[in-house]
Amino acid sequence: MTTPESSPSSNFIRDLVVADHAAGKHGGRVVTRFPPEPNGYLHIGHAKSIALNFGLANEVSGGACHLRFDDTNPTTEDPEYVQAIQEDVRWLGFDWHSKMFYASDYFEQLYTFAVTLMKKGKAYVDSLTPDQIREYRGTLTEPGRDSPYRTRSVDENLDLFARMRTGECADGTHVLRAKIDMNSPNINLRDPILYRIRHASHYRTGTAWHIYPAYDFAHPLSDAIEGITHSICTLEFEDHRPLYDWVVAETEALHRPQQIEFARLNLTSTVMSKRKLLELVEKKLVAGWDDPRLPTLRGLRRRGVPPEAIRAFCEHIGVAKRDAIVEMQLLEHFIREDLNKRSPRVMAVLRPLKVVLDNYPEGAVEELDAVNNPEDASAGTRKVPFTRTLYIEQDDFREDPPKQFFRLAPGREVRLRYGYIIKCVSVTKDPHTGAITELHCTYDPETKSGSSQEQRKVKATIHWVSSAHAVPAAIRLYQPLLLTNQAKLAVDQDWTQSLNPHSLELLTGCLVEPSLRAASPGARFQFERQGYFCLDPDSSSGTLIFNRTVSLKDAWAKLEKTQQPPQR
RNA sequence: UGGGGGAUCGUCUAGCGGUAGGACGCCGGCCUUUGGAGCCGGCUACCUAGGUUCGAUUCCUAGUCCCCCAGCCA
Repeated sequence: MTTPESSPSSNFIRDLVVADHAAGKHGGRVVTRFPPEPNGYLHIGHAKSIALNFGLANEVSGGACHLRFDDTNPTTEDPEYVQAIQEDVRWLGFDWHSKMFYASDYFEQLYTFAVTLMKKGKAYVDSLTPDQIREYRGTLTEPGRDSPYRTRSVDENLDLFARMRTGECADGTHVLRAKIDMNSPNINLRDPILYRIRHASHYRTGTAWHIYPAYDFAHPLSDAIEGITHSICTLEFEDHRPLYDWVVAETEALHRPQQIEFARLNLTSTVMSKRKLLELVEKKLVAGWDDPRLPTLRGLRRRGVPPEAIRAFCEHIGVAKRDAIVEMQLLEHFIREDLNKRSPRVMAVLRPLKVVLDNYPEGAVEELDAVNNPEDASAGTRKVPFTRTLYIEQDDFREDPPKQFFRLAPGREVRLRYGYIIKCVSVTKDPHTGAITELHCTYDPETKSGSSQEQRKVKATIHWVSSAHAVPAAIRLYQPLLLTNQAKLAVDQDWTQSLNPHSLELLTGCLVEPSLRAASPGARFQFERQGYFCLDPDSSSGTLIFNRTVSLKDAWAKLEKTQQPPQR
């Protein structure tokens, strides 16, 4: 059963796949694939592709989506990434079942296909230098020229190619090229390189090979070997499609997959390219691949973003061919929406201000009932200790309150969440700096939460922790990684100059309610009135460290920004 | 000035000749023991110019603008 919310939204690829399936094309099979190269970590842009490919396979009966490592370049790939990619795909919530493959497993078959091409006179060994090849290729507006080696005999090609394989030729001395058309207006068709010599150890095949297939050769054939029906990739491969089709046709591969292109995901105020992400990690501009500021799946996970939120986001942004930059706020919306429904609420004070309740009995401890999740009655309640000395948020007190400020101020009343209404009677300041050091308040015993006594209303309810019971914590607040958008980065000489110097703010001396002492790393909470936070694995039994996943929407902050100049 | 693609609210996205819809965002209001959530209302878009048609975002023509391609990366 599908509801309007859960039914996938229409997009041109889904429509096409569904139509093919209904028409019985490819024998009614739908086989997609997610083909990462194991040379980097997955990010939310990959999530869009993963959700599309696995989603499609899950939607049609008998569909399948393969996870295939496109590992044809020994110099950049590493098993570390193979492991990480699998973990991330699983974490996102997708399953390739037993369909995990490596392009490197096809090296032998690919070699045979190359031989087929040579025998048909459709490929030749070129011995031009890399510089010459570039020169012979022509430019966007000028046609290329045939290489003098283009007319080598089949036997010579076969012999040379075999010798390339055995390792007797140095890197760069020869390549295998498709024989297509050096005059083609599509540069990809000007005798594209199919194989290059690389005397490098491959993480899976070791030194068995000295030649490695290029993407344009390996990819279509890997798809064909696996019986992929719909080979979905991004827009920049659009003008490789004629070559994709040529390779599949000329090698006479059994299956003819269809390549379909869509626009990759871009997000405001972050970077998505592998190169830039790698640069951030290598230059230690961030703490690692799982730095919560990064749009990597590991970064998002560590930040506390649930995979469900990422999937909902991917479904919502749709799939189209126009270039797009999605606002980060949209991602944040789906994170809040998900977390609102299921995060337990707790109280935590980020910037503590001491409050003494002058008329509250010294030494007394009340266990107040607090609701765990107003969105989910089954989440139950918990006890929170209440005492004479508390801490509240510095932001929740203003000595000289601006208009619309409903919180505590001298002479004003406010409710303590799950507790009593209190009134500020005096302010203690540091005699030298003038900084507010503590507040003295009185509480109204008639106003205890849930009591049947007088139910007075006050304008605001604020969170608090008991001084004697609070647990110290450190909290990391995150801001956008970038001050500018990706679109503008290309022209910047050094894009790292656009990094936000305040993307990470570490708060120490925070105080959280005692129930949090039992939390395990990865656990997500809503700190009431502040945002969603996730216990970081860096936490030890002595120190709790939380990452702010996303703040709550803050109507007051918005109001204050537009109405009043900041007071502090 | 070669080839391949793309242009719909501020941002994503639907539409397939018949009142341009949704989401985010934004602006009001209601509600609220989270200034959260929720609820109600509002805002803003078919790149331009012609043509075909009773009727064009949709079809045609001519422009304009944006993206991608000259790795032995993928």
